[in-house]
Amino acid sequence: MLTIQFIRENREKVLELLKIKNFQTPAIIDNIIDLDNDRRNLQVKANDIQSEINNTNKEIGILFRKGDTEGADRIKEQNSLRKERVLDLEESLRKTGDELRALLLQVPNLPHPSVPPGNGAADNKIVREGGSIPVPGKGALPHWDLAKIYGIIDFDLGVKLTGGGFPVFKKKGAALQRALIHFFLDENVAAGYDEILPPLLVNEESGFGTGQLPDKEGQMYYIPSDNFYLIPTAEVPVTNIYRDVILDADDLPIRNTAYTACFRREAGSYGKDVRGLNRVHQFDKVEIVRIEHPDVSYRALEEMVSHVEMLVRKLELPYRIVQLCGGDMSFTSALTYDFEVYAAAQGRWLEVSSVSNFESFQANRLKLRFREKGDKKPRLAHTLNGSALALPRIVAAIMENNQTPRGIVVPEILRSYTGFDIILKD
RNA sequence: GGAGGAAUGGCAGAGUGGUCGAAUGCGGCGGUCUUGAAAACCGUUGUCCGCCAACCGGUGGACCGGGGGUUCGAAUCCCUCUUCCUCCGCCA
Repeated sequence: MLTIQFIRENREKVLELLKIKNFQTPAIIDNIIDLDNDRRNLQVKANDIQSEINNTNKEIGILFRKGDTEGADRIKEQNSLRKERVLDLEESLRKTGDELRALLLQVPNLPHPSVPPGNGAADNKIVREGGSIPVPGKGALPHWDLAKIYGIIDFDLGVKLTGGGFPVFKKKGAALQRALIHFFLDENVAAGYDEILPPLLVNEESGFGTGQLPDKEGQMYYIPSDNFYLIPTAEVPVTNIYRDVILDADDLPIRNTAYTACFRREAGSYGKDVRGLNRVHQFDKVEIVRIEHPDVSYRALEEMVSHVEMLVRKLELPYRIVQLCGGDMSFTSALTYDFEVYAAAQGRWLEVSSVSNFESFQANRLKLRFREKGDKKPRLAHTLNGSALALPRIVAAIMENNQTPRGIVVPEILRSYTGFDIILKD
């Protein structure tokens, strides 16, 4: 959420930048400014009258002690009239505030000046590529076929147990998952991230704090009996650790990493995008989250990108880094880099990480602030996060790219974790 | 799941209807003293939304777990939710 103060003081700039994000209803901005003016006027009036009430209430106490009940009653009468007016004003104030807030929630984050305009994936900018795209051997199979042949992932069994999109990993498939999680966590911790193992269910406030609620409500699994949501990413619980917190500037940066299962309803997805591991309802992911001083948050973003790049390289996967255009970026992000790896048998790029700077957009919702030494006022911190990494598509790419007539070769770096260097047919 | 108790400022802990945003202690910050530090002493010490001045600052309102109510007036009384503690039951 943008702060009302910023919108008020930067109307032109806000309107300009929102164009890049393809924001469809710019009139909202002027509505917001108007409502804010109304709100402030109402507050001044209500506060003035309340002030009169507070002062005269003190007099009542004094009069009572003196025994002047008549004088006290006179003031009481006046105050009940004042009270009525205050209640009226407060009612309008509340209404105006609610409207204002509702509109404010509809305004996406402003893009960083470097964000290219555009409508979709086609307008994204390829920043860097690495590794060489493998030429699939004759008879190379997509990972869903390999999964069956090697008996390491059972999609049908998942359907039996739960439903589509809940794969069951078996034997060396399960071991590979475990190895990847362990490997990513080790690498992240070595890079200075503190490991967190958070709850997988969160309450409404948390969903709101990171921006999943209210707009992306339908994308999360919901448990009505307790009013909990299953997390779509570790970002939600980990970032919410810092909700309603005022940090010292010395505490920054804060770097956390967390492995969690992630749950996404993925309503509306279909077709080749959802085959096999390409898109599932439950998956494993290791996330990195940072809280940064606003002056250095973009340097932190670059660090995160380099870190994720290192992970992909260590896994020897062909990759490319893409800067998202305004139209493809998420509601909350100011700048996003996607990582894609190439899956040889499918012949397509699969997104495996998304690294974003949210600047103060999330922090404003979260009330996540920090105080500079000697400063009185706390300031909003910047939040960033990224996947390091999401497992399913990494697994898909490893399987497809590393298939040989003998079996699926485990990337060198993972072998100390798996304890085997090739997955053979049973 | 059942029965009781509790929730106050960074922490501890007073405050049971009216000058209470809240005593006191600790911690933090500033100062005196000191070559420096400690001790001692003095001062200061939250958050949010406004208004005026817009450099310092001044000023109004709100906030004592959340929400609602009683009252001219609530940290204080009532209702409700949440959380924590104790006891019982169940259990990985």
